[in-house]
Amino acid sequence: MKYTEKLRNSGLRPTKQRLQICEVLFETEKTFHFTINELSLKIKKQIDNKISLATIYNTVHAFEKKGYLKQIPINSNETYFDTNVSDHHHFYDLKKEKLIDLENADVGPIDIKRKIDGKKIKSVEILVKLED
Amino acid sequence: MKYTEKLRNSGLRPTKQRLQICEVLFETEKTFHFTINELSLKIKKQIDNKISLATIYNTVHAFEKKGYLKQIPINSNETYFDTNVSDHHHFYDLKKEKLIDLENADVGPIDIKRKIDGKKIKSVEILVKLED
DNA sequence: ACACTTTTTTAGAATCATTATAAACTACTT
DNA sequence: AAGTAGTTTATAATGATTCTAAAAAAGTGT
Ligand SMILES: [Mn+2]
Ligand SMILES: [Mn+2]
Ligand SMILES: [Zn+2]
Ligand SMILES: [Zn+2]
Repeated sequence: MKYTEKLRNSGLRPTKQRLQICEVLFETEKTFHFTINELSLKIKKQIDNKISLATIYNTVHAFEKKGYLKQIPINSNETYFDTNVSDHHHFYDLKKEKLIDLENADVGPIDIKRKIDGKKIKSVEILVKLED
Repeated sequence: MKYTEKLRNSGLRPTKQRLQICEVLFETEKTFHFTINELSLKIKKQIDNKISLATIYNTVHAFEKKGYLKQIPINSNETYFDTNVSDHHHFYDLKKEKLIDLENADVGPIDIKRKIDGKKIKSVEILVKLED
């Protein structure tokens, strides 16, 4: 299995559940955005055995900590995650409540002129809200 | 009272509670960021009578809808609001869990090149996460 | 294979920010 | 003053997320 090594290298045991979640998350043509609830439904559809919700939460958070997933800063009553972990920005369709990736070429260079003493910039994320 | 008219013009009755919340929110030198919980504590300190938590939630949401407050897109277990309703961006100090305003001069012009058919840009917000 | 340790999974309970309910109260209109 | 529509409030409900602790699985050494 191609994810076994990836998990081992991260200090995560390649369990059946984690490998299955890897398939659902990463064995896709395109990257995608999801909430835990949506991922849970996707898992139910794609695999036979049951994976507990607690394990899905645990795994998503473990993957996020390891950098295999990104949390998207947005106000919703559910937390959004992204399988696209490259630096990129988002449209947020307020009507559909859907995120859309902005490619790097879609956004001009961002110039943050201010500095805060003793602090480093970890990330710079743009959220563009869309209405009709 | 200076807020009575403002409320009336928005179709909101100028109740005692709303006027008091206006004072706590807007009768300040500087704008500020807050969670409902923080606002609730601030209200307790600044006024004598009690305002129920439900009213604080109702009022904050009413004011947001009217454009007197802005919700800041950030992932926290509590929702952040901003009394600064001008277009501006934020630093987020991950350690302190505090927001810092970026003035417009602090950020170069932002160029969103991509368009989505039938959708208009409602807002463009940058969140710069800071680590040590 | 076996014994032993550590990590992981799991069902269910707990947490807690937020929203809903519905009765009492207040502001506004006539 | 009476009527009504809007507001406040205590309290309950909701629901995403986290916690718990016991069972299962994975890794390690022999
Ligand atoms: Mn959802
Ligand atoms: Mn808060
Ligand atoms: Zn994305
Ligand atoms: Zn601000």
